[in-house]
Amino acid sequence: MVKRVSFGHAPCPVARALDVIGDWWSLLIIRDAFDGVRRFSEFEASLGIAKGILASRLRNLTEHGILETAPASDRSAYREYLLTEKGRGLFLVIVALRQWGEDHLYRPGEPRSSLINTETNEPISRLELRTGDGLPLSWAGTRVKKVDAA
Amino acid sequence: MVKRVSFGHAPCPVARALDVIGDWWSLLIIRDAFDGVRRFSEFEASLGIAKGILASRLRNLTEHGILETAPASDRSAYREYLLTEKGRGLFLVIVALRQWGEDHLYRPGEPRSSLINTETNEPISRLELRTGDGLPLSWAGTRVKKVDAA
DNA sequence: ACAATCTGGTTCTATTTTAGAACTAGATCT
DNA sequence: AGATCTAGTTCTAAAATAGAACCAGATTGT
Repeated sequence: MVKRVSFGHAPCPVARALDVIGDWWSLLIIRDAFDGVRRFSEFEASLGIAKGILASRLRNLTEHGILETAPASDRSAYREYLLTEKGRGLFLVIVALRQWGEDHLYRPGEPRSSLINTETNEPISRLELRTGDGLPLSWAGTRVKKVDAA
Repeated sequence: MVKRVSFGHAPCPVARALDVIGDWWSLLIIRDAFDGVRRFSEFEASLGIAKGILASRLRNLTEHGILETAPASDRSAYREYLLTEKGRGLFLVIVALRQWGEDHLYRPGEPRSSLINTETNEPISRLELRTGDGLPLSWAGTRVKKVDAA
């Protein structure tokens, strides 16, 4: 056995996505980044992650163009990690995970964080998949078409 | 160091979700299940996963109520693994990952599978987050409210 | 200006997880 | 009945993770 199995060239976009961000920590780092966390030590404190793991994950996410480094906004000599456009594209992945977690992973009354519309201060509405006509579409109304050229 | 860090009691639903399905294989198993894969040997062949890992993942997903076993539909003595309602709730997580992968992980013209509306045979439309008024809502219009009771 | 502390790492070791091969009991096919 | 298939378990080697220790450069306090 060589290294971990790679899905980097799979024809399935889900597999490719998981090849990049499918480990235990990456999506939590990205969640924190959406939440305004920028500096190495902030990620470390927020996540309780070992420094070595954090360094390797930040490196990987940066290499994949999900994070980029920039001079720190407080004009110190340090750098900070920011989401790129590609990284911000993961917002709905985080939202979908959040809504599923809220639905299935809490006992009634257990405290939890929630995602709020800044304008209204109301919890955001549910993600939904819709047809071209705006009708709700569940997994049962879909299928995977094996492979085709883009 | 003891075991892998656990987020099973985190106040953040994203962390709890990743504690259950945040490894390299679980979401691929679930993707296959959405795609109609049911039997141990089918998952094994489809994923190229080691038997031991597959067995432990199926056990974990079953313990968490995402999969359940049922007598095989072909009336053999074997069992099959089916998504529960909780498991089907992960559909939008898969869709979000798929759309992000399609957007950012392929070079032009590279072959890929795609998700089709069974009725129309057209690719499904994009997931979007909307306000109560039906207006598009991006991550910039949201914030995480720390903790509250449900 | 100098010492103390903070930041963002790297390195080291122990433990855990993963990959893959070999093996197995029971079910099914011929 | 014998061969093969199914759904695993067990074994070993390699890789990843956790945590502690260490370190150079930046910053802060005096």
